[in-house]
Order: sequence, then C-alpha cells, then structure tokens
Amino acid sequence: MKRVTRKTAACRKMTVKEKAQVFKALSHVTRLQIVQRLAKGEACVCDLLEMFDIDMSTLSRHLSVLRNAGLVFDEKRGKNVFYDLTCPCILDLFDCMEEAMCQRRYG
Amino acid sequence: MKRVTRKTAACRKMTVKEKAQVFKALSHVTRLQIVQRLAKGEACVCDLLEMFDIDMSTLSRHLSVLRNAGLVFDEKRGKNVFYDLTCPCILDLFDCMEEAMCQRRYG
DNA sequence: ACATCATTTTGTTATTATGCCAAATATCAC
DNA sequence: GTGATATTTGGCATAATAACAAAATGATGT
Repeated sequence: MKRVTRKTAACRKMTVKEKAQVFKALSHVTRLQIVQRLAKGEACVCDLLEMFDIDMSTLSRHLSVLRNAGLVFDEKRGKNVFYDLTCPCILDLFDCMEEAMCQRRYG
Repeated sequence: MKRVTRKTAACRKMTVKEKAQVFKALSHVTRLQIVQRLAKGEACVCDLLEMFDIDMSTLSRHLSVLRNAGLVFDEKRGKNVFYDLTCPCILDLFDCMEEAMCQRRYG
C-alpha cells in the first residue's frame, strides 16, 4: 500500500450531507484529540491508546468514524496499524474556527 | 438590545470541549443549511421554516443548538424572532474544510 | 500448525439526539 | 382584556451514539 497525494473525485463540491458527516466526526472530544495528536505525525493504535482512559475497542470505533469521514487513513505495517491524517491542513480548520468564534458579535 | 462587534473573553483559546460542541452543532444537515441561509443575511424563524419540511418546534430546537454553541444569536422584533450569524466568517470554515478534504491523500 | 500480539467486530446496555404534538409564552391588533 | 400570530418549551417515542466485554480476525514467530 503506497501513499499518494492527489486531487480526487472528492474535489467536487462536498454535499451538505458529507460536510455534516465530517463535522460529526469532529464533534467528540476524544476524536478531536486523536486528530490533534496525528497532526504531530502518524501513530499506531497502541500509541493512541495510552492517551486515553478508554477501552481499545472504543478507540477503534472512534478511529473508524474518523476514517469513514475521510479524515484519517490507516496502514498496516507488521503487527501494528498506523493512522495518519489524510490532510494535515485539517488543523487549519481548527484555527479558522477559533478565529471565527473569537470575533463573533452578540445581539 | 443593540448589536455589537467586539473581542470578548471567548478570545482565549477554546477548550477541546467547546470546539467539539461547535462541531456538533454543525453536524446536522438541517443546521448546516440554516447556517448557510443566515450567511446571506438574518432571517426570522418563519422564513427558515419555509426551507424545511419539519415542525416549527423542531426548527426552534435546532436554532437553540446553534445558539448554545455560539454560532447564532437572536433578536426579537415585533412578533418575530430574527436569527443571524454571530460571525459571518464561519463560512470560511466551510471553504476551509472543503479545501482540506479535497487535497487529502490515501494510504 | 499453534500460540501470541494488535486490532477490529459483535452484542449489549446506557445515554443522548431527534422529531412530533400539545401546552405555554409573548407580542400585536382590536 | 380578548383573540390572533409567532415562537419556545415540556412530554414522550424512536433512532443514533458511545462504552465495555467478549469473540473474531490477521499477521508474526516458533
């Protein structure tokens, strides 16, 4: 399995449903922390497991939510499965949101 | 009730929990569409209601989710309640996400 | 083939989210 | 104040999500 960077069919405008799915994937504290960790580089499931006080099966499910949303991909090497961000620039999204929420106005 | 634009205490770094809450608010198709509509300008509940085939009470609840996340604010004028984006730049977030998801790589 | 290790999947249960209806609230016009 | 209009809230049913434990999978080493 070789890693490639490429424009894909997904480069069409995302449907509102797809957007909602990505936001939903990011709507859980544990999954947000996984994404933030992966921003520093790939990690295997066992690495991630040390970060949280949760069952490995629970972690595995969170990873599958992120994978289904297209936020991460996995690669099996030896005994381990390594996860990484499909797009490290997803972190820009966090900054973008922080800035937006920072400048909001009130009624 | 006068509308103001200002930096607030919320300008500190958002906690991961707060971020998750904002993402959760955006994780429903109806709520995303509400936000997209409000990007074009304020709207009262009855305006929004015409866009969807849902009960008004359901719409009202969606609006309260968006309000609690800090994404919209409301202002009562006459018989109507008008909603608007606390920060129109929240739309940048959508573009940002679309771009990010567009350039992703695969394992 | 067998045992081991890392991870995923399945089954189950608890919690949360969604949606409708009906009741409550608030404003406006008379 | 009464009635009409616009919106929110409470109550309830159903669906979706989250968590754990246990079983299943798949690669590795013997």
